[in-house]
Amino acid sequence: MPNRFVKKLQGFSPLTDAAIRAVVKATAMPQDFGPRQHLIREGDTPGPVFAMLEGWAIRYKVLPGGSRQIMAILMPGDSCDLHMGMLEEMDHSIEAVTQSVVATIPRDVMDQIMAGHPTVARAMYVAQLIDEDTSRAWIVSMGRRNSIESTSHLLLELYIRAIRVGLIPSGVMEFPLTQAVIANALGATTVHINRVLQTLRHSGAIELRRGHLRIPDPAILVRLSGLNESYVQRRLPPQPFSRTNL
Amino acid sequence: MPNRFVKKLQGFSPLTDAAIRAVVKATAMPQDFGPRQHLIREGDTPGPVFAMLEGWAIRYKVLPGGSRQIMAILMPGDSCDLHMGMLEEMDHSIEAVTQSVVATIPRDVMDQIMAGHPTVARAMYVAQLIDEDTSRAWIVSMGRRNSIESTSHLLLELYIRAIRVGLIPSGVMEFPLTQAVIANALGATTVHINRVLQTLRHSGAIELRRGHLRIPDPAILVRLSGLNESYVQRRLPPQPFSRTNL
DNA sequence: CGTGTGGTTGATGCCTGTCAACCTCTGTGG
DNA sequence: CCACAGAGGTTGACAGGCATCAACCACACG
Repeated sequence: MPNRFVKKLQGFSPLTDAAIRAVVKATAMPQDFGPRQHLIREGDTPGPVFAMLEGWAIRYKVLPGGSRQIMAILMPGDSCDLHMGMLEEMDHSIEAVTQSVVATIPRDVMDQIMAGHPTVARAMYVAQLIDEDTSRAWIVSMGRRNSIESTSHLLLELYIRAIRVGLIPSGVMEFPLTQAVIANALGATTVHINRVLQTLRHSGAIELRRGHLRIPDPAILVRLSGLNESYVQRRLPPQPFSRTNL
Repeated sequence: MPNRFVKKLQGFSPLTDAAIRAVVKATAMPQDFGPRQHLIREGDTPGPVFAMLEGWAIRYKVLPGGSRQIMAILMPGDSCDLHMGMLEEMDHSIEAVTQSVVATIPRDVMDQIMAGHPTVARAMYVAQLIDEDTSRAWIVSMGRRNSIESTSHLLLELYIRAIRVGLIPSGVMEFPLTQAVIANALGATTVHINRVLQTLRHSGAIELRRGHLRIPDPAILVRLSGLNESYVQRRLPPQPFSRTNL
């Protein structure tokens, strides 16, 4: 019964049965989105909460010069809260990368759920804290890591997130991001990311082709990313990252 | 009675009287921190919520190579929630920039407040959403803006935030950040930021010296930052940004 | 079998980093 | 009251990572 979004919230903080029912009800009529289709775009009125039940999406901004920067990558279970805040219109867009199933929870509905179910409010808050952790990690990557390191770091991040939500049953990960998307996420050019990925391949850190990513030995990628060895383990549940299932 | 932190929360979402009392009580015994003093450092156990009642602080990470990246700049009223999340120890540090007054709210106390006072939970949630907005803006700056643009953007951000919390009575802003701090926030070097600031000065966009920043004509800085003109107005309350009081 | 999207390669140049001095304040102690 | 120390700021020479521009390749699909 509970969908990926509910499961993720439960992972952050226990939910009461009533809370689960409320969230399930609010996400009971999701929409399908095709690749490249916008969930919301710059200029639209913000407000709703999007919950990715299936598929990947990106949150991005196009600068006046035409260049594009991706600010977040959404995977199944992830949500993003487009609260009105101080802005009356969106200053960025969200678009599906793959075929996706997305629940749109209107602002007032979400407000009521969170007001009536403190356990949901708490879980959403924790989700938000973790999202900002990720954003901060990106800031570090873009500020102080070279392209080899930041690319390795991003691939590891996505790999870890995929494992956490149970998306890598076989050791090979579905990886729908094009090199252009990776480049737009890392603040680099497609050409340069292409060369970086080649060196990662040649060093045996990754096997990446046709929308599939395999990381034969995570230790290699960890070393290339410039992270201390313990980083990855600390962010992973004990079992699924053992060398054997990769 | 309410301190800067309470005022900021109230600005995000109305608080009940009982909620205000609870937050005031939890922040009633703040500590003083001197410049360069750590509120918490890498390796420490996370958990508490810090509320900046007075002064500035930075959230930063030191990479294996020794370089430093600042991920957030905290001003009076700001808070940061060092939830345990998935990490058992801090992977970054927070240190005071100026003489500061900081309330430390233990994890369990904050949990109880948020559980017992949904209005606080909501305000903290909104605060967190806005923090991530800021983080995302930094990502865009670091990814797709050159150093002139990103520096202009950062100065504008800080200027706007200062106005919003009433820190610029006279049109001249107290600006305690050294060029090294700005560089560490933008992912650049001190040398290069020095040159950028000089061009900003020569173009009449800023007057910056001895810990004070004046922006004679925000429009110039806005243009240099590459933002569309409306960006600044949309993020500001109507009155205090009129040309006359700058 | 053409068309398009995504991926690859090479040549060239610039933005920014690196290194290494040197300058300018401010506060302090003799 | 002056010398000194230290932090912050400034300048110049040089190098390198990555962007830019411009082709070209390879696979999937209708």
